[in-house]
Amino acid sequence: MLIHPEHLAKQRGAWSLGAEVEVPAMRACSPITGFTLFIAEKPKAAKAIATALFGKPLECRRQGVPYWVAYDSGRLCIVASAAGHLFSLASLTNEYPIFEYEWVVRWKVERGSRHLRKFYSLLEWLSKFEPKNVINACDFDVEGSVIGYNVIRFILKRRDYFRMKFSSLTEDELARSYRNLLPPDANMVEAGLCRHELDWIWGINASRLLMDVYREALGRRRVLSLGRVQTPTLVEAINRFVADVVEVAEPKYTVSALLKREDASETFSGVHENSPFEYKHEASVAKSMILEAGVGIVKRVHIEKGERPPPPPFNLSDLQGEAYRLYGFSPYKTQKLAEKLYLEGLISYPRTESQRYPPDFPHAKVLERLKLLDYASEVGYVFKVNPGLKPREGKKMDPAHPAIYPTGKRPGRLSEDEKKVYDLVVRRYLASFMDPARITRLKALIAFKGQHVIAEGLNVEWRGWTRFYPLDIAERTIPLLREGDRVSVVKVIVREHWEKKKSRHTRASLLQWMESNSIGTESTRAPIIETLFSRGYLKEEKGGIRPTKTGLVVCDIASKYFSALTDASLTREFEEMLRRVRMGLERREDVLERAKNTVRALVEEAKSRFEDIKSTILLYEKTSAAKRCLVCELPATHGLCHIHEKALESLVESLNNLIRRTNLSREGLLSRIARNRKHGKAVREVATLILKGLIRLE
DNA sequence: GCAAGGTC
Repeated sequence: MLIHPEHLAKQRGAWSLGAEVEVPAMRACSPITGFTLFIAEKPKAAKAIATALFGKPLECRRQGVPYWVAYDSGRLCIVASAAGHLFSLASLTNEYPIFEYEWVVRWKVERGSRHLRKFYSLLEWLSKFEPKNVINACDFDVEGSVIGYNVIRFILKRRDYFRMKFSSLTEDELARSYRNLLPPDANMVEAGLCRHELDWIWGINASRLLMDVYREALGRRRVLSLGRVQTPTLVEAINRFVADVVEVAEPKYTVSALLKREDASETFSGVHENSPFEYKHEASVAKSMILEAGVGIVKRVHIEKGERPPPPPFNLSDLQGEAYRLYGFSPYKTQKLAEKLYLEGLISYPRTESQRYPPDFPHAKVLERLKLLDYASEVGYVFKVNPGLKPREGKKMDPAHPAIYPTGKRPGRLSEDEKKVYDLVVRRYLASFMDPARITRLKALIAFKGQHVIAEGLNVEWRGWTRFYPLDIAERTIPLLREGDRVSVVKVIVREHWEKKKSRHTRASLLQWMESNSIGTESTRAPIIETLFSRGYLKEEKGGIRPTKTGLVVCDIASKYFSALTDASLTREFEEMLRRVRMGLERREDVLERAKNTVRALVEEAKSRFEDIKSTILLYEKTSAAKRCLVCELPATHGLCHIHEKALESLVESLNNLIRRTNLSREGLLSRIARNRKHGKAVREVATLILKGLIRLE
């Protein structure tokens, strides 16, 4: 149902202090009875809304917080904003299981949220003037609905309001949304409230239980936590760690030949077509056959042209990935830097998933501004190769915000790190308009009697966008070969390399994992990864992320008592329940009742086995020397902890096969494994133990 | 103090 309230003009009215209402200039920023109040999610959105609807609204400030005032057909309209959630859930007592909570004012209870106070008091002040109409103009999603709803019920103390529905902050979209105001989005609000409560019920109860049992076990307090997003992420980091350290790498043998055309002196290299070989002796046979032939004939030459298209513009996780690749910045650090640049007005809203822009986006304006900064040649190139200014776009969309772009505002003094992120955003934006890089692959098949060697070259014919964006395409030059050319062998070598499939996570890859499993949001993924570090569950070292003893035992307890938290399925369950609430197919109370019963039962079960859990913790955190793994600090059952046990298993499993493939003796192979960093760390350690005679292979 | 979700 669409509503056309009579007070809301069908046409956009321009800002005026016009004849209809007399307002002394000095009081222009004060509300008057009967005004309409818009609640936006954040100041930037408030400004966009006010400008789109009213042309040139008056910008006012109270304690530094901006709001916008305008007249629409003689009616006073004020657009103010929250700054995200101004309220959060809190409990009254410290016990558990606990299912009593209430919404509280965040700045009063949460440290680090003092800045919300002035937003709160602006809204409180505006409410005193008793707005006639209130419009929830927060982002149109479940969180936005809750943000606006809480302001309206707790600060404005009313129930009736209109809802603006828009999917981007463009003028058209906003104007349309204003003309078609909706009634209160009750189901969206219910779904949003439900999401908050579900996360709270699961997270708070599981965390309190964990802290309680830890305190009982170790006699001291320690902050610990479990949650729908953080715990599956912890489990993933641990699984990848274990898979990495217990993996035995496999040997591969590449036969490569240094060659030259008989009529030329420059050399080039090729590899045997069956490379990599799995068995060393096969590789050796191939090597000697090539040497024996001495001269080969070029049988086939294949030239292939290809393109590397420019990348789509950044969403937050792509930016986090690239800043990690290029500068080693953690996703959290990149996010903080990007937020700073956003607040300085240099780049657009960074917490977006989108890799696209709305069709009417004013790219020309942005590019003209960038031209005046340090990007004149890049912008010139864009206009030359893409005069229509159509960027390459990705598939991902975000209902609330477009892909990240530079605003074109001239940066003031930036730190080195800020500069790096800013420049990366600008280059990525520009690259998305540029032409593809063009490459040519030349592939020649050279027959040395029955043995085929393949020589491959890659030429970059046209660098296109890679001229301006930091990406190197590795070139390989080989001479131009023709069919029938005679090629002689200079040298043939067999190169042994060990390959492993698994690797540990980095912060960046963990974030990618969260994204591809749809857990957490653009805004929360990086901070939640940091939580796992600050709780002392994870550590980052050279080879990647590793769990601590605490991380391992927390994971162990969670999987026994809160198994729903250890896989990513709870998120999907939540989503389905919230979808049903949003559609009005199910009531929030019923969903919550079920969740409470589930969590209550889990907590009671864990409480009844309190002593077991305590001893698990003690086993990990205070492992007696007698029970310690022969290699590490972890508790062991038969001399080895579960990780080194696994490493031993995978070593035993592959040993005979490796002996056949390498032609080494068992001792020879074990000592190679013990020294070769290509193998999982635990595998190397176990190999060392075997060599020292501390473990016997039956 | 504990979740996950918004944002200055």
